[in-house]
Amino acid sequence: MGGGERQEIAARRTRLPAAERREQILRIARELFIAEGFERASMRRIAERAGITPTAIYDHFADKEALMAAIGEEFFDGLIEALSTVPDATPDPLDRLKMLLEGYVRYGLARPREYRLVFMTPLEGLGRITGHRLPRDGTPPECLGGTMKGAISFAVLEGEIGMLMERGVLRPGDKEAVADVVWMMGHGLVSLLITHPGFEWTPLDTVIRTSIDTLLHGIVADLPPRHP
Amino acid sequence: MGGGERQEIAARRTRLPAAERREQILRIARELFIAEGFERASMRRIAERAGITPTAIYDHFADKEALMAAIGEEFFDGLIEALSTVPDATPDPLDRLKMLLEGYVRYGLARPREYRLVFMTPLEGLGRITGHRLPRDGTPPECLGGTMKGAISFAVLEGEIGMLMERGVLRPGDKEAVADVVWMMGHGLVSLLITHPGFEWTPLDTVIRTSIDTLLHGIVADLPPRHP
DNA sequence: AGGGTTAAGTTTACGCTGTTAGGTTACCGC
DNA sequence: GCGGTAACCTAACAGCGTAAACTTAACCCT
Repeated sequence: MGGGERQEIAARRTRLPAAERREQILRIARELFIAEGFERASMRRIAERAGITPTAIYDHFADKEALMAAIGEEFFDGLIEALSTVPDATPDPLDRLKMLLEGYVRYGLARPREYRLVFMTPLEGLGRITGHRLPRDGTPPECLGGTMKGAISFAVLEGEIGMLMERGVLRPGDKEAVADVVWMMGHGLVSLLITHPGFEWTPLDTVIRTSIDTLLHGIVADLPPRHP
Repeated sequence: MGGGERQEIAARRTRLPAAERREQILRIARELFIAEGFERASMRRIAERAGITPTAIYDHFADKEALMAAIGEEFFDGLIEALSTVPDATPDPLDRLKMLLEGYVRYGLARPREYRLVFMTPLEGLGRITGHRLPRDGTPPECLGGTMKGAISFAVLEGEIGMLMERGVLRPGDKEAVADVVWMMGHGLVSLLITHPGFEWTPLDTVIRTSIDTLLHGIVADLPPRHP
């Protein structure tokens, strides 16, 4: 990360092979989107930092939203990797679900601006870029979270819940609905903390612990002992 | 302007008293923000629909974000009113909490675009407009949900939970943390459904019921019988 | 009635924005 | 040396939020 020159200046214009330039643009775009948000960051400033003209970006990315899509891919690659470090089996079978959930929450809270980009920033032409279906007319435009790799991350959670339910660790019920609810709890936690930093929240660790405890209490068959 | 052809149209424009014009602008702005989102809607198109010039808006609102703040106020007025229709006491003391939560969720899902504007749209100069404190440097900009009337809505929830906990209906614990968690669950539900309309969610009523059931199971002292 | 004040709205302009069309330059294989 | 092409450019369009200065219409006060 601490590469040679800190920031490229327009003065020195070097030609780069496409792959390198693409990666450079992507890196700068992520920095700028994170610092200023999708709408406020501009193609012109991205180009300026890369030492090229704004229009040169379009040789590497279809448009601004395509840049976002690529950034989202990286975000989910990281999330999938983070979740994959959770051990396949734990002494207490519930622990794995707990660790997955906490892993998701900590991953999101560690990159609040990226989380916001991926899960809260509406993109108009998303379907065109990712080949994903567009919402029916009238529904709001989708976010990157609904993309392929987002679904992969969700599938990890869903699989774990299905397994726990079959084993009788979780109360029997609609396992898809439970998986939805678990994600919603995690997302509610992360997104509210991100979008309302000025709110007087309970200290972070307390609210995370309370969330996960409440959730598990809500879905397990036998109630585990509770921390006071 | 003697022989102006275009000026005739301008001359025909009706003058309105400030209060009326303000309300008209606000109405049009809400329609446009809802239809296209905050960033994509433009002051110029708002003005066009109102039959005035773009800069005339600035006689009534400080800037574009001030328009959003006013729209947010209305949103919360509606939410507070919706929650106030929930009866003060119910046969089962848990029912009131259930109704408050479901009320919140249904209110949000009934106005997805407004919910998105209020709880997910970052505003740069929010502190300047509302007099609210600004986040410390480095934290993301706040949304309208952190505003005074948002806090009032939250206080209703917090009060109910505090009371239920004192009465022993809820498991004893950190009542603020529990209130946070309850809001987070509700917000996660509404916001994910809004931002990911293309996702294959469990049917709406099922996921709402599962959410509320899970949450209540997680926080009550005595487990109520469960619907199969 | 005439002058002053003010509210309501206009014109003009500045410096931005994403994106397209078409031109230019540097390099690689022959 | 010479095409071909990959990488990049210039010019331009239509639109953006907003500040400054100006006009017009309505009212109040003498």
